[in-house]
Amino acid sequence: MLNYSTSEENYIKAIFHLQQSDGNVTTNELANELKTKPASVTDMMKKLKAKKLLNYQPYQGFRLTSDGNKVALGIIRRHRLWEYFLAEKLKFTWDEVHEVAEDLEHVTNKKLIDKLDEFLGFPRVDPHGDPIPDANGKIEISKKICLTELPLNTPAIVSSVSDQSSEILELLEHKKIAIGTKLEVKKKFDFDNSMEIKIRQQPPFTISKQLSENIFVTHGS
Amino acid sequence: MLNYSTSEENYIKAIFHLQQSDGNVTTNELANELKTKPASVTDMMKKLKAKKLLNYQPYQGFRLTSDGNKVALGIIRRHRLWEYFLAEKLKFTWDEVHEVAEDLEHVTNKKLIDKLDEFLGFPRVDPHGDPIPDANGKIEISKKICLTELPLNTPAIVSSVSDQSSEILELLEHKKIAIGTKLEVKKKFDFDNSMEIKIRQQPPFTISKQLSENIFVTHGS
DNA sequence: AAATTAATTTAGATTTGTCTAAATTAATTT
DNA sequence: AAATTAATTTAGACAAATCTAAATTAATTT
Repeated sequence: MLNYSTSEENYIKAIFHLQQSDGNVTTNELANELKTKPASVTDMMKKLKAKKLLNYQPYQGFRLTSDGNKVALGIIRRHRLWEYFLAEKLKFTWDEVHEVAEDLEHVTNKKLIDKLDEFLGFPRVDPHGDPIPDANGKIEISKKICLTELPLNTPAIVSSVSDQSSEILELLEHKKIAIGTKLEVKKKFDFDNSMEIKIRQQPPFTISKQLSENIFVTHGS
Repeated sequence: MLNYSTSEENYIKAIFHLQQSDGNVTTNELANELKTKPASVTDMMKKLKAKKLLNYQPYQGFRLTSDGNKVALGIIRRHRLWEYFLAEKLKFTWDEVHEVAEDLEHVTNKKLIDKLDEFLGFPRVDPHGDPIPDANGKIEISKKICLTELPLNTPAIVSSVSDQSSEILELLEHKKIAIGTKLEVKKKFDFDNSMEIKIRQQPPFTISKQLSENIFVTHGS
């Protein structure tokens, strides 16, 4: 497999993530995501198209080709394995790992990553609950939904949290909500969109709209 | 502490290493070491001088300033800690670690490196026997000498091996010579500069000039 | 010391990734 | 449908890191 520059990798990864929700990705969207300018995005899109990683027609937005997807999954594998390493072995807190992994992910040595995977015991999800692609780029897709969309009284398991700041971490720790926590939504209040949730062996408590919007769950056993 | 580009770091590190033996480093020497062209070296020397990392007068060669030395020791610390990690935790063989560490060393996040150091148990030497600078840049200097310079019948400990190829590794494994091995030189043969060495509880055996030139030892207890 | 050779530097070009400002295309309003 | 606005692309410039070829300086020979 070929090698790509750090810059190319960052674009590929960003397109991959934006594709998940959007389908087709646009120039401005990507420029905004990468904190760069639309003109720079267009330049890079031409380059990635020439490398057959991208389907792109001027003014039409873009999607990764299946080759592009493979490359993206490789980058995401590296990122998430390093995140797991940082949290599990180096005792970084959950909200610190992303930034460091952003740099480590660009070290592209297959043997390094495969041995790291083995050393870590082939983890399935990173510290945010996101699945880690395996050496072949296979990734488990668990239909993840936002806590706001979870029906009442339906057991679910917290699988990820989107806004990765230390402020949200502090709140989650205080509320004893972590990746893997089993919970149910008991009530929803239309007035402020807060909701009451229940974790087994604890009294129910209320969380704000802002918090519930950032918690994602999978249907739990 | 400021950040330097990968390219700048590679120059700084190379100058540091060449300084150890040479004192003053020259343009051609450095170009040769980095597999680049003398003109590129001159360009970079101006840049590093402007950043006060280098004492440099045109045509006069160059040395790192004390600031330059500090930067170099930081890079070497990162390199050697990753080498230790790769060998000890990921089970890379001794001759594979250098290349991978060349990439990892450029991830400059102090917290990452200090936590890695702690995770590894604050190792003192890397898998080649070279000392690892501590978080303050302090490095243990053990007067290391080449096996060819070791007096006869003087106990010594193998501390490093310079030519890091898999060929030499194979030979050393076969001869049961490793970092930390205690040995004495029993005889030197002027004809081919081979020497007979003795490791405790083994019969003495002969090693070639080429091999002895690549083994370095410290005076052992 | 003049001539030759070696080492080093300068000048100018190239590539990658970025930018600003202008031009173009698409979408939306009236 | 023409005009306006928004999104996107093009054109041209810039900085970093490199290169080749030419010019300069230092070292060595004769």
